[in-house]
Amino acid sequence: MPGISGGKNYHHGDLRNALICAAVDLAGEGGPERVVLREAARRVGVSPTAAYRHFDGRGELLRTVRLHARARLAEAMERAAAREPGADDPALAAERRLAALCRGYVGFAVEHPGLYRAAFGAVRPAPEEPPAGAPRPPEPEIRAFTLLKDALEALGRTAGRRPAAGAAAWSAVHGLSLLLLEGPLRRLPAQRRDDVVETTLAMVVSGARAR
Amino acid sequence: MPGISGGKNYHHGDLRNALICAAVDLAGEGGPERVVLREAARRVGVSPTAAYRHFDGRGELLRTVRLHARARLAEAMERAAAREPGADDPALAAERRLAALCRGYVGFAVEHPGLYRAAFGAVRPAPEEPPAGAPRPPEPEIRAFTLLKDALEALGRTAGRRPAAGAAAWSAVHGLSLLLLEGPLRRLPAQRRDDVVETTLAMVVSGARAR
DNA sequence: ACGGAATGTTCATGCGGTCAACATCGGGCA
DNA sequence: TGCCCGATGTTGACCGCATGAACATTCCGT
Repeated sequence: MPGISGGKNYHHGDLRNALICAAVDLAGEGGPERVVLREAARRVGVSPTAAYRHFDGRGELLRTVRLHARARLAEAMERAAAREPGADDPALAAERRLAALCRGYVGFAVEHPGLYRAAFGAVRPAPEEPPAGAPRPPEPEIRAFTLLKDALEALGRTAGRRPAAGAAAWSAVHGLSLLLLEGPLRRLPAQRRDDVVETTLAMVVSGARAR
Repeated sequence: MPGISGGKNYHHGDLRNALICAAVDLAGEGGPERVVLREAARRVGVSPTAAYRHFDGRGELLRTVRLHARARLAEAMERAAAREPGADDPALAAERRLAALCRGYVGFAVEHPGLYRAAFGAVRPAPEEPPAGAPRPPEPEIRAFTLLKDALEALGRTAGRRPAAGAAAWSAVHGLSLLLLEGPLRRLPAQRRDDVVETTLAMVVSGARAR
């Protein structure tokens, strides 16, 4: 329901959406730490505290941005997979799809560093554990993960399988993305970067094949 | 040279070290964002601005902490590897060492989340690229990475090899660590967590074997 | 038409980073 | 020996940010 984009009636009308858009822009520009309530309000032309009528505070705004970012990531992955040509051999097709998804994942991260970081970076300080007993709101599905997992399962149908394989694959692409983005693999020339990406993909695929 | 620990003569004497210790403590407690200049100064019993006599500002303090954290991580990895029993078969020994290093890596991350995050998390905003042409100070070696790379090379001597294999392995453990720490794999019960870790390790090793 | 809920605004607090001006203190040099 | 400077701290001040409280406005349903 919270239409992410549509916002026309700015300045007065659907501030919530306007703020979200501004915040997403900010995240795109400088990652989660750049998502500053006051700045978002400023961009929308409204007083800082107005945001509190729509969000609990910066934290919730950030969480909303994160949802968007995750959705965009998943879209990028699916687009990448869709572009991939099929194959007669289902096993091969599965491998290709997995690889394509991973490339889409890393590609998105590299192209939209800020959004990617916003998608998964921790939003400190938020480890406030409710007294234990309070039913935690179920973490919403993370499509990027689901996509990977499903691709692996498809692969597993023809090869070995392993329950945590999805997490392993995810770890690889996630880690790779972060190392490339803000980690020590930052300033890697594009050429070598692709090399690293492909090697990592090979690792993921081989890990999926190996039972 | 900046002796990290030794500091006795607080309050006056080697403020720099005292501040570093306090900052490292802070990072350990709440990660990089918890490293707050004023708080470090407070803990050392000195005025906030005193820190500026020893650091350029919060950024440099944080960078210093990061170095420490990385060193500690490397130590943890080596300890883990040292505990690993050898093997007659050099290939097997190499595999075991690699796995042990990885376990040490993830173990450190899980045991010291704050420090781990401080070790690798981005220190925004810092993408100030010097006009292009200015010789960038060579990134100091990152031992954790070197350890992994060397272990893989040792493995490669008996199996296939691949240049970017180190980065791939690193990606896996790094990503895994972050997913476990602050990512969606946070609240995973310890049991399943180990499962994920082992599966990821299997992926890394199989990736190293696969030529 | 009216009253209250929704939505903004203004003010005020407190925290953190950082700068400039001032205070100290310990040496080293004249 | 004694004075002056530089290293090291301290005070005070400024600015941005997150948030909360109290006040103003709008707009809608009864």
